[in-house]
Amino acid sequence: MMRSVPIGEAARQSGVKVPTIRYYEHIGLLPAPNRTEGNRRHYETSDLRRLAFIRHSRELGFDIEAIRTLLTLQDNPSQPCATADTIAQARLADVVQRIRSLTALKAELELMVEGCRRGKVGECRVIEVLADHSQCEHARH
Amino acid sequence: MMRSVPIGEAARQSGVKVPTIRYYEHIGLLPAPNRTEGNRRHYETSDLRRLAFIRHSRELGFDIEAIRTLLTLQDNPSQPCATADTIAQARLADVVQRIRSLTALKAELELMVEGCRRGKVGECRVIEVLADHSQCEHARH
DNA sequence: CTTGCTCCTCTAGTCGCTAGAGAATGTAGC
DNA sequence: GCTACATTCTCTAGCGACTAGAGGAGCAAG
Repeated sequence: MMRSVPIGEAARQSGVKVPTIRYYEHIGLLPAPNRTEGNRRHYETSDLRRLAFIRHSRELGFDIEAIRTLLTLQDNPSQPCATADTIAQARLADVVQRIRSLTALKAELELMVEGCRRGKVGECRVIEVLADHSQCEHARH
Repeated sequence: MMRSVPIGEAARQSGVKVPTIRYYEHIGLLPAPNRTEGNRRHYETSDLRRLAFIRHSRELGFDIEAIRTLLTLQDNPSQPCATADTIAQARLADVVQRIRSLTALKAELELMVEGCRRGKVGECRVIEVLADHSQCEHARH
């Protein structure tokens, strides 16, 4: 079995693009891997796991600083996990809030689009509503 | 009645911050207003209306290029409004998609947070799930 | 006349990448 | 070996939509 892989293969396996991997190294999120004689990075299984962790975290919308903290926690398994829990809860609260405001937005946009009679711009409800906020149903935004 | 207001007052009335107003002028979204003798911008009612239009559009998540197009349309009311309708519909589709993926995300995060027993990091479900994507319910993301 | 606010221009920073230049290294076929 | 091509390297600059800060000028009230 392969003991280590070059960056392109690491990208393929992790789903993180090559320049992004280098970027993560640059900002200190991923440790600098060993190099071959020809100065090329090669990644061990542990690096690939870390990369997968980062990718999954990014997919869940955690920002880099949060991921940095989560990775540090992962490296110290005997610590209490209150911090991890707090970070995840904050992210959850943010997602819930976003869903709320996007749902309000959706209602607004549906009204606009339904109201459009496909005529001239002068009578277009889309433009009209944009120009006059008070025509919105709920002024939640 | 006030014929024109300085930038701070325009910011107050429109809810757009002072540097952002200057930024909009810089990128050509807002026409450069007249200046006082002391070189200060002063805004007419029409400028304030345009600013309100921009702000509302941004709140609804339209990007600057879309707003540029919408503003041009507003300036030409006799044109057909198909373009405006298309832009709004694209935005709506985007919002719907975002709500979908955020809702999947929410489920994921709830599982993580609920699974956390507030113990040590080594047994924390938050960290565990982040490290192993296959533990996710639906691999929609 | 001084205090304190608003305003001016300009540059640089934010976040999380992404794109591109220009060079070196590695691999496969001949 | 030689050539062609892919992959990798470093470095810098750009994206969107602002935001922050420096350093200075204008202006209104006490």
